[in-house]
Amino acid sequence: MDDQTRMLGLGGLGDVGDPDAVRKQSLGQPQQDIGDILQQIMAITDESLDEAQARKHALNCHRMKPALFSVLCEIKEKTVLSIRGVQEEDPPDPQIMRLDNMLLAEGVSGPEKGGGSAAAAAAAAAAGGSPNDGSIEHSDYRAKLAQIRQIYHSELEKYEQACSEFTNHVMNLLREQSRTRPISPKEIERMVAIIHRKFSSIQMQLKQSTCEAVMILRSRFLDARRKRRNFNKQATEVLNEYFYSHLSNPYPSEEAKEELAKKCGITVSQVSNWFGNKRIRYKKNIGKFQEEANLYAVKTAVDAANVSAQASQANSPATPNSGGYPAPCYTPDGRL
DNA sequence: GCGTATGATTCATG
DNA sequence: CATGAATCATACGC
Repeated sequence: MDDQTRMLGLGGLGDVGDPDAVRKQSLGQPQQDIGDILQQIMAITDESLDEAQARKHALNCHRMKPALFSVLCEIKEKTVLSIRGVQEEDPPDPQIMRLDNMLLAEGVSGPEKGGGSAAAAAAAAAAGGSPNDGSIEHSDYRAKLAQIRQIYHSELEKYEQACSEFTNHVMNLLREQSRTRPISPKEIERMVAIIHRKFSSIQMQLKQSTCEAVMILRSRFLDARRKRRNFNKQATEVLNEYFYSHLSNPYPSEEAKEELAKKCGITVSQVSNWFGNKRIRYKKNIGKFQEEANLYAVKTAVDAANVSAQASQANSPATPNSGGYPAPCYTPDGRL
């Protein structure tokens, strides 16, 4: 029953009472006529289903119907839509803009390869670490990112498709219904906007979770920096040689660090790390490093001896030892 | 598995 | 900003 009234757009017509408008629309029809029609419409709810159907049909065929419809549309526009109009403004959501920017920056939503590799390269640069396993992590990261990217795009497409499908469906429905109840094109437009808003909020969730996934991936990738990989033997040898031969002042200059880095195939900051760790650990437990110290002292001495022998010069290498760091005690077989 | 070694990170300091 | 100190987290050798 209630359906009938709603079908005729009478749901919220308690305040229809604008006789002037109706009169103007009726183009000189007697007001009595309008009153009759309204009376009939209102009475439909009290009739049986069959009676109501018949009445509806009769009213639909009434010559006044188009005029009445347009009036009802107008009234609806003024009341319902104006109420809704208050909450109409939707400024470009800062949240979604942030998400969009981030997805773009991470290379998830941008152009195919460029963004992705750029982000990965940036991450790799941030990692600033060993170039050997860097490529492995790099490709791993890229693969994961591509996966996220693919899911994101397929989901997005799905949403978009669903949105347009649903919009079409609703629009068709409303258009169809507009034959039986007063629906203005503006209202349809508004409904479409509402649907789009709803879908974009779903999209935002997708974007948000994608962002989260990227962040997790990224943090895991950056954490990989901590995945310690020992320097190769030759590198530690070079570093130790320098350290023990400069035990009095084991603070390599920037140039020295660069050279050491180049020799060892590591970065300058890794050299700094190494020396930082070495100094503190050496100082903390000199005894433990005694053996090592002697070993390298011998080694450098031998090297120096070789060099001087090659140069056929007898000046013994100066063992630089006079600084804050305690000297190793040389064992007899060290022969020094 | 466990203890130690070791590279990296963090935080305070000057 | 370089360094020291503490700490984290993994690698490595047993």
